[in-house]
Amino acid sequence: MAKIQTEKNTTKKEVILQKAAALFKTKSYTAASMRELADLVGVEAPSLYNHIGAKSELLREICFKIGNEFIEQTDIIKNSPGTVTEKIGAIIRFHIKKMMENFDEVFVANHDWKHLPEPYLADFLTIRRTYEKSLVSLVEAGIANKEIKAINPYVAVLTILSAVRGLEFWQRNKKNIPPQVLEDDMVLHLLNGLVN
Amino acid sequence: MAKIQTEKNTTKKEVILQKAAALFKTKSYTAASMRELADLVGVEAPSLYNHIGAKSELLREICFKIGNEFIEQTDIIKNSPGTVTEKIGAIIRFHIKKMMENFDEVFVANHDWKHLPEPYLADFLTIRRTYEKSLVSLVEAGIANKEIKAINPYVAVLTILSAVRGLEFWQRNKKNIPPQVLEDDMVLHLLNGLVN
DNA sequence: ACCAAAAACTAATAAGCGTTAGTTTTGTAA
DNA sequence: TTACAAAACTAACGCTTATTAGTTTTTGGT
Repeated sequence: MAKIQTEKNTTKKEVILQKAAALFKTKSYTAASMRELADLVGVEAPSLYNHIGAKSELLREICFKIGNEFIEQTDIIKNSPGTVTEKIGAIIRFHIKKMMENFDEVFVANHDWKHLPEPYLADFLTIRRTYEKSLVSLVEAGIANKEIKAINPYVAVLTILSAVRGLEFWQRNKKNIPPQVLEDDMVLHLLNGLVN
Repeated sequence: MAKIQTEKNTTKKEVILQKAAALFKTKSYTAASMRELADLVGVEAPSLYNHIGAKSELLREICFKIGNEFIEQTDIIKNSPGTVTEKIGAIIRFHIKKMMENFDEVFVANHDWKHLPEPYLADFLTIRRTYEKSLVSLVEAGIANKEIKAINPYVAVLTILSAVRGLEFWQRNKKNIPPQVLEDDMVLHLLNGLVN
């Protein structure tokens, strides 16, 4: 049982995946080459194929890992006790934390899913639509509740998801603002609005 | 004076630019080939070079055209009379309208600016930072005013810009919801919040 | 120390890329 | 109709791409 482990109990494939996410983030999937990835890993390009099947496999694993993590955690939050407003706040906070902790992978999943080969592209889009619908139904419950303003629930979900996604552009400024301020202020803005 | 005009007083270069924006939007700049673009234009690939200098020139013209339009219109709004809240609302509405009317170009400018060659990349980032700062100063004025909640102004601007940008994902559903509802609901959400 | 498996290497392939060169066709103005 | 320029064409260049084949080195268990 050859345990091909590198530092810290991570397999070589996990190292490749992590470096790939970082590379795809900075150069984009299509513009990143397997030779560049090999350089980052510290190996010649063909050697990568002892651990992976294809370049697109890297993209696929990144996208579906992140997609599934979002679905799982959101289901947990939806099925916990609390008001709709509290749940939406918790989901926003989870998005923000995930984006901070798994920045490279979330970035790549957001940007490069378009380059997934079929049938994975179709699967990914199905997952995403399911996720959106799940959030829409939560907002609808809040509207029925009178907890939430009677705006179009799709618009509300789109606004929330897009706003948290925008943290992609944040990373570079992250020294200036403590993460907790960022999280609290964005939740306040999205739930209670900008104006006094 | 050979007037190389195609239908509707548009030059061939403008046709190429428009088709390029549509192609870059669907395939992304790096993954789109000049041969594909030529197919869309109805010509062989080398013929494109009678009208343009390079593939990257197409990206450059798309990005800077859109960037400058946003700066100009936002300056007009900032220098018009009205409360800060009204101005922010007007800017949000302008973003939404621009996104609907020039969808392909706005999409490409948002997604593919990263592939601009230097020194244009640096110029583009400067323009964008200037634009963000201009919006931040508007929000700061509103906070000083007591018109606006005392949240971090960078977070507020990021939230707004990201939310309107999210309309990229909207286009496919646009039959379901009238544009005016979308615009009104998003402005309401971003200004007055989701909860009652 | 030995053996087998894992993983590295070098070399090469076919395909696609943006772009250039050189030539022919097209369109316009005198 | 002739002349000239604009814009199309074909052919090809040099380069990069992901990936495969074949071989050598490294590794880990006995």
